[in-house]
Amino acid sequence: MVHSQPGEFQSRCITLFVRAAAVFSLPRSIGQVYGLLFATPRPLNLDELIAMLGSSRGGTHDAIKWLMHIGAVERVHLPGVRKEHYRAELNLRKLAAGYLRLKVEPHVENGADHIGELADSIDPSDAEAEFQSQRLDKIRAWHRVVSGLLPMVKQIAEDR
Amino acid sequence: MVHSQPGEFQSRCITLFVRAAAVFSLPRSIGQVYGLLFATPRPLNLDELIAMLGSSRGGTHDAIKWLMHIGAVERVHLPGVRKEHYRAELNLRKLAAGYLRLKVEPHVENGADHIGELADSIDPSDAEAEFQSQRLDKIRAWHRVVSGLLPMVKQIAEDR
DNA sequence: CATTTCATTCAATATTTTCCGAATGAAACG
DNA sequence: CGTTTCATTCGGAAAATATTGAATGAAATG
Repeated sequence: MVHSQPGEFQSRCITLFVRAAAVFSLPRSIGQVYGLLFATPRPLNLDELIAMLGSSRGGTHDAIKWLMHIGAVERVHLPGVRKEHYRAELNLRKLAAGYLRLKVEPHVENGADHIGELADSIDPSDAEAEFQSQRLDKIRAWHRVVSGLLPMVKQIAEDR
Repeated sequence: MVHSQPGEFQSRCITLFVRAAAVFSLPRSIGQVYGLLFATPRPLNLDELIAMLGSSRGGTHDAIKWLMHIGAVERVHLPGVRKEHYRAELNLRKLAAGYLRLKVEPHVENGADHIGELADSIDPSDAEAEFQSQRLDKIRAWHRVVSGLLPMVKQIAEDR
């Protein structure tokens, strides 16, 4: 094992990304894995991550899985080497896009349906029908804003 | 008690905002309270919220407290009435600004300090010093992007 | 100023989420 | 084709969060 304990720089990166993960209410293990991969010049395999982070196989694997799912970590096949290695994706646009695609876009898309159901639930003969229509319009406006915001957030982070 | 069970429209709004809260990893009770206030034409007091939501005093109070703290709910003093009443804030810009101010801005501001510490942790005589400097620059670039993004997100939702 | 009405707090409970590590099974190897 | 090496899964432990409801204390009331 070349490394089995993170250095000063690596430790600080891990702490920094654990904090960043917390901002998005993501588990510590995700911040740890990304932070260590970010702070290490070569790709690491699962056992190296476990050894350097001092955490479990299951949790570390789950973190890698989630990070790959949003596109924040990539598999690296080193020629002639059995173990899978992993490397941090550094393009902020990709990171943001992956996160948004997974965590918020589905809700925004389903939102359209839910707004439709809400519209159907208004009884025109009800005394509050007009109030409810106003609220419905408000939600529709919000939905439009958010829908327009998503691509802009992805755009702004381009090429960094 | 004028109402003691939410109507169809109210129930759907509650469900919708509970889902929206989940997107931000916020507790169900926060979505419930905001949803009900949003869907009701007049301000409600704590006991009405408890009765209509079927949830506890403590949890409902905490939800109101948090929502007021980010500016998503306002206190309403009705003349000649003892109980405090509450009304939903409908301006999306205010909602977004309140949330960001509370949940992300502090981290972005502290981030500057943490980046400084990270910079100090690089040992120039280390073989990896150059790699680490590159990573540090990457973090600095990200920090700038995020810092610039925050005011833009607030701006975009203006006047709705 | 005693009493009632309310908002707020808080310790206990319940629930959800995260983490762990042994077990499973797939893929490479000889 | 048996053996080894690895990634992945999964049930249960542990930790973190959310919820409850009774207790507290502040403010209004008469």
